[in-house]
Amino acid sequence: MDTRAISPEPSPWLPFESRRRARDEKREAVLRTAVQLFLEQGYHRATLNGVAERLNITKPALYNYFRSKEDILFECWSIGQERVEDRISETDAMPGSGLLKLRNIVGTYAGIMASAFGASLVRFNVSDLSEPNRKVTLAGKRRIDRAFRGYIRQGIADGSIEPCDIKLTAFAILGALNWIGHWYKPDGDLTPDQIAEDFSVRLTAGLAKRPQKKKARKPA
Amino acid sequence: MDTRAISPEPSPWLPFESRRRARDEKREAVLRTAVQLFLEQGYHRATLNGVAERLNITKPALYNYFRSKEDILFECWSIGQERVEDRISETDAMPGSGLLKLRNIVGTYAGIMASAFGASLVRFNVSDLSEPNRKVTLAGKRRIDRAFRGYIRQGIADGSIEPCDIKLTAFAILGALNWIGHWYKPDGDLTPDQIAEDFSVRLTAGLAKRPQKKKARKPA
Amino acid sequence: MDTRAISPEPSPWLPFESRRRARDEKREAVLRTAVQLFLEQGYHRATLNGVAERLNITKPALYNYFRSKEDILFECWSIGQERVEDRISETDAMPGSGLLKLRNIVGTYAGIMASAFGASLVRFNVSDLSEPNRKVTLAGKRRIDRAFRGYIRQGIADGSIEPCDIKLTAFAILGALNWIGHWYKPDGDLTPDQIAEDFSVRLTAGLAKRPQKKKARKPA
Amino acid sequence: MDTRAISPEPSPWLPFESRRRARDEKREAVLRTAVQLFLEQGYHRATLNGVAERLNITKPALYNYFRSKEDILFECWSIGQERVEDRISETDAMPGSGLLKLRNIVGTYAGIMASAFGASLVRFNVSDLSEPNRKVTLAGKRRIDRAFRGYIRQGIADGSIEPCDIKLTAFAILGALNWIGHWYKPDGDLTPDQIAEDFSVRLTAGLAKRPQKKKARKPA
DNA sequence: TATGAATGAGGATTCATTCAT
DNA sequence: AATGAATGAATCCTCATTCAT
Repeated sequence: MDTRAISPEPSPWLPFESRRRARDEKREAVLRTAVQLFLEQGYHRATLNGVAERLNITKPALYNYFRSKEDILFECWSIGQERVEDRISETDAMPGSGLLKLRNIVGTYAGIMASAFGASLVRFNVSDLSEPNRKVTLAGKRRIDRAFRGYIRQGIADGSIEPCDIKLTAFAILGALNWIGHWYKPDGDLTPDQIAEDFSVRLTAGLAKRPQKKKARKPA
Repeated sequence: MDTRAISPEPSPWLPFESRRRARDEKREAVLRTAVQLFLEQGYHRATLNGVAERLNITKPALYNYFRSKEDILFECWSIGQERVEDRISETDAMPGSGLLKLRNIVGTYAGIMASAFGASLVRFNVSDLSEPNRKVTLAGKRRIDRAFRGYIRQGIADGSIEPCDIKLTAFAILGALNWIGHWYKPDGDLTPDQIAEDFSVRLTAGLAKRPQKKKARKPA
Repeated sequence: MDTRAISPEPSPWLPFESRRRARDEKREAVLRTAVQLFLEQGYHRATLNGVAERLNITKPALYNYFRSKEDILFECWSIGQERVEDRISETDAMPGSGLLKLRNIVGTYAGIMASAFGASLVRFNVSDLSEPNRKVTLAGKRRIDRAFRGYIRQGIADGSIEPCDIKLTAFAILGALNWIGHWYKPDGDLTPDQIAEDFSVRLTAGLAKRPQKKKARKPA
Repeated sequence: MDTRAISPEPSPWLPFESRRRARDEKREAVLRTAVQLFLEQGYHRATLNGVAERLNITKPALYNYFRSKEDILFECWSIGQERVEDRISETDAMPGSGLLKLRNIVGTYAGIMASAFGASLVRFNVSDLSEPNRKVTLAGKRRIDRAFRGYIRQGIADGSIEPCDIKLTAFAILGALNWIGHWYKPDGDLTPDQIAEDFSVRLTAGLAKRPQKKKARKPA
């Protein structure tokens, strides 16, 4: 996802203007601006000064909302992660076959990946986080992996998915999805919805169990 | 690709040893060590001191072989890129259907992605490169995209591949492949060859043109 | 004087409580808390936020009572200094020999040194004060020196003290006394009174003129 | 010890001059300059830039010799501490009565206190050190206390010192000595030797056991 | 070719202080 | 009288890079 061309986030600190929005709103604005800049320039090249400038405030003001630059980074990741986990929870709670659930999560995940916070999940470097945060991050990644594998496993069990190597299948699907975070451009000719719709079919089509009648066609 | 557990690169500057290897060999050793460290810690957290230490030399010595840290980064990327382009050239020269060529490139690309220099292609941040190098890099990425799309297009033309959205198909395949650079661990239970073999089938299976019985729609 | 174990100063801003005490009382509370913190952590490590927190108020509220952090520092010192000067005045006004006066001031000074404001006199760094305040401080220190020397001189004159090097004698006594400010712990096994009583004898014993019988040996 | 008037330390980095002295010599020069500045301005007000400037080098150059500002502070303290402990070791090894040993250590300690590194022991703030260093420092202080008390105890045991409160006696003596670190001025009219000689007598005179003629009560 | 030493540039962070509310 | 928010100034520290040897 190349965000360079994006129109700048509106700042709640618009100069010479009402500066009275709620604290949480400002916090969020910081995050939106920061994630943008981190994606554009990379975490290390992006400076807090840069973030502050885009917000029409000064660098130390950021410290009213975050304890450190890393804190901001981690929050960006967290937001993306939370969005994904919410969808996983929803999907878990869904009725239906494993294949159906997989299709569902693929579509929603694709949509998330086309957002800045979603891209955080794959564009930021885990080794830029402190040990405790890194642990949380890795645990989150594992949970996502596990969820995808779970749907596939369920699908195989319930007969909706052709038996296959679960691990590699999950890797292939997640790879295709995560890659969105690298190539998606908000100003491109594909909308997140289009991508979501397409991928939810494309990435699961090969997995569906084919009718056991006479002949079976090539699976994936 | 987590490279932390990898056995350290042997150093041509091993202390108390003959130090008279060819210049190019040393240059390569620097690159091998650097790419390793960059992957482990990220480009910015990795320091030239760290690279030098692993090589039993001192930081300024590196400047005998490279003009700057970025130069090293770019070279790492270049090696990966070259490997891919070599395979693309071979594939281009191959006889056979588009599907066959796609299968071929997928397999070899997967193998490359499971190497440190291959992972460079997707783990390093383009915005850490200077303008000229960035241009080269982006051009390289485009060539890879184009190659993949080309094989798909050829496959559709020659009837080996079911008609589909070329761009999204290529993105999905490349995503699955590039993701290898993030999850592959040299000490894991999958060898690069196994991955290559599996993916060359897995990622292309859904594309093959199905027998013309009546009508089929399933792409991907 | 380690003050870490001291029970926290009661705050006139106790939350959910009457907040209507007199201004001076609050001012004093700030000083008591500040001096405590300054002694615990050192003037520079202690922050106004820290002071405010212990008082259940916010940092800017402190500025209702003091113009600056240095102002607070200077006031702490001033209180200690005033206490000493009061005792000096009393002692000056006392009837009796130089030795007697010296004993008196040593005892009271020891008691003061075992208090937080007394310790301020020797634990804070003069160079943390602005020029005008520094001058006042140094003048104060000189007045104390002069007072001690005066008593010794008077004692020598009135025959209560054996002739000796006045300056070094004063330094030795003041050193022993000031050191109290560094080692005294409110929760230790020595009360300020015990220290005062002991030191008033200990530090002056060697000075007393010995009976002129035949020969006298050098005292201290 | 006010060092403001002191002639500046000669710098091994004299500009436009031979810059080829041994590493250790430079390290020492940094320490000499730093301790000077720390004493003049206080640890926090003194900046590494200030230290570097006096040495005709730049700030980062200091990091060739020390890991951090605190590291420098701790080294300064260590040098002073080592000097004292060396003298304590010598004194321990000395033959003679407890009183004699006490006199000896008082004299040498006084001399050390009149040096910059000696003054470090009492002018720097323990709470400016990191936890590990602070522990070392406090342990050092305790060893000094213990040594002084040991000599007094020995003196009482061997009859050279009149029985007395060992702890308070030691505090009084150490206080007088440590205070030197605050008032001594290299350009004053007292040399370290004079102070040492005077204090070695002055601070121990009152302790000597008086001839058992009839009965004596005099404490210290 | 290699190194020890030094530097310049830059960034995160802290904190006293101010100001509008 | 009190506060939340913001700021400006300052400092430590890191590191790629250079240079004399």
